[in-house]
Amino acid sequence: MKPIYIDIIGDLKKSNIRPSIQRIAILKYLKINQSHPTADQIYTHLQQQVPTISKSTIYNTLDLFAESGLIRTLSLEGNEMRYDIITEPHGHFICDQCRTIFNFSLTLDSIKSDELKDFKIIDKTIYYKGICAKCLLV
Amino acid sequence: MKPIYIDIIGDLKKSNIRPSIQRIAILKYLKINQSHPTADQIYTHLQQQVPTISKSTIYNTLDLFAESGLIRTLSLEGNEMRYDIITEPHGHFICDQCRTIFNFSLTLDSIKSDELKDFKIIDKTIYYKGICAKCLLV
DNA sequence: TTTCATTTTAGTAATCGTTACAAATACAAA
DNA sequence: TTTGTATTTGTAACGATTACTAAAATGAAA
Ligand SMILES: [Mn+2]
Ligand SMILES: [Mn+2]
Ligand SMILES: [Zn+2]
Ligand SMILES: [Zn+2]
Repeated sequence: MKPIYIDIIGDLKKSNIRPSIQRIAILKYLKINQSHPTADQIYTHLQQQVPTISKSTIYNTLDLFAESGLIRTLSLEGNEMRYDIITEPHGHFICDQCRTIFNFSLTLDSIKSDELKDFKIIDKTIYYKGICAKCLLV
Repeated sequence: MKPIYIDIIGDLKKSNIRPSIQRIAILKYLKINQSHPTADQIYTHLQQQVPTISKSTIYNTLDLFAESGLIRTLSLEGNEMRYDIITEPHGHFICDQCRTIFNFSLTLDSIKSDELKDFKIIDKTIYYKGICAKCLLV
């Protein structure tokens, strides 16, 4: 179990983002619960700590973080956007039963296609769907 | 240029789907314009041929086709779902400028991860974002 | 052909995630 | 303090999709 060292305010300042109560709470939540949450999940959880927080602030802040490269956005299903604190390239596995989103490492270079040789690739998204190990046991 | 042989009614019957005017029109559109259209794009185009067609029918039919495996749904961007007549596994490249969605072939086996060895993988999605060759020239 | 049950379609309202906007609040420099 | 700017909040609006119901089409039986 790798410990997570957290310097929320430092990270925000490094990205030239003023560390407001709300921004600290949202980034902290993302760092501690590395669970690809939706905006609504973040909102619901933070209402206990910051009762006045609004949905607008959640969206504004997540957009700001994404633009600054602090987080990544995931559009894995049709409906809700998900937010990932891990910005290094990695794949995702979504369990059709428990809906959990797992990370998995991958060597992106292995997926090559000479059909795209004249294309400028900026970003790669890889995700699988299926049944996770835990759900397979039931 | 590989010719496209089309037997819309036959394909529908093979999937046990009754070939109504609307269903034929939608499947025909998808087969001829292999362009990953949105539901709205299909709707707009078909209004000329089948003026009474409704959005509900577009959605119902696309859902039916997807469940029957006649088409695949793509959720590449946050907002609109896209529909793909090509059901064989392949990757997608979305140009950030012209928004065109390109297909590219890939050998999915190359993306392996032993972290998922106990997971049942049902479906894989791979897509890239960037700038296409044409837009790079401008 | 008529009848009748079933399937399919159309139209509209409702839902849900997200965005836009304007007013209120917090912050920081002068 | 005063003043300007950044941030937050709350609400309205938006857009894609879904839910629902009535109407129309279909197809089999009588
Ligand atoms: Mn992740
Ligand atoms: Mn495709
Ligand atoms: Zn599971
Ligand atoms: Zn392009």
